[in-house]
Amino acid sequence: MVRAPSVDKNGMKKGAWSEEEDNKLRAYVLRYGHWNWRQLPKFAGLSRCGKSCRLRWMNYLKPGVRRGKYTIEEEGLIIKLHEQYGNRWSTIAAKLPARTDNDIKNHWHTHLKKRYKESPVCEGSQHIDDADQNEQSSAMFTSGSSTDQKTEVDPTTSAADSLDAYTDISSLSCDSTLFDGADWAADDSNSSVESLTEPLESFWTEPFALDTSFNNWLPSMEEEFMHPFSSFLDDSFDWFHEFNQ
DNA sequence: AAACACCGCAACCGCGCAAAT
DNA sequence: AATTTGCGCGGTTGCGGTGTT
Repeated sequence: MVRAPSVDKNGMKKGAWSEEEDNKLRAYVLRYGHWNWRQLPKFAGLSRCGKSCRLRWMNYLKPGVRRGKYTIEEEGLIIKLHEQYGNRWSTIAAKLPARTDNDIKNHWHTHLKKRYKESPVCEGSQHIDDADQNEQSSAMFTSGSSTDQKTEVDPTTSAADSLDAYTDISSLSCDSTLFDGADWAADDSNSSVESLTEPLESFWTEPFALDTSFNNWLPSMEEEFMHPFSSFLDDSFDWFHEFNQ
């Protein structure tokens, strides 16, 4: 399901990421942050372009990224937000806890678009395949259609607003180890938006502590990393020497 | 069991924008 | 003001998995 690994003309690796590459990237970003995506792979010991690293981090490795089955609430929200924003996936993703724009875009094209074409109005509540899904939760998205939004409280907005408390997950970036160890994909079948509150609440209420769980494999890798700032100094120094020769 | 078609999703590509120089 | 650089976004592709014949 992934592209076969290959090497481009610049010697940059392409295609599927190996576990080792994932570990290197994750360890590096958690340690130093993504201060410069273009330079990062060089310092992290990766033969990848910065763009590829960024994508991998954003869509797969970043703590808190949730993948797998979508809940009925999420699907309803995506449809409503798509009505509102069109193909602005990053905007839509900002309203969905822990979902990435790429993931939402894929889900739209592979699942929701087809259903939506069949019945655009109130689609979110009526055409979800899982018949045993909670009716109450789906009702959340049935009260409004594209035609009555002007006269009533916009259900999209209210639903979205209710989720605003969670939406900054995507901006937590590398400095958060909030979700480490949480297996988001594992319990997707029963998960709901509400279930997402717990780790976030603890994030805001508990004192920040650096997760050291990565240290199990960090020490050996640490040797492979170059500290970004010391390396800057080195680079500058090299440049200084070259310039003066 | 084999061949074929379709699906799902990770990853790539190109473009536009904003900040830096 | 013009150019360069880096980032983020949205569209698209490629390929393994799954279903169908």
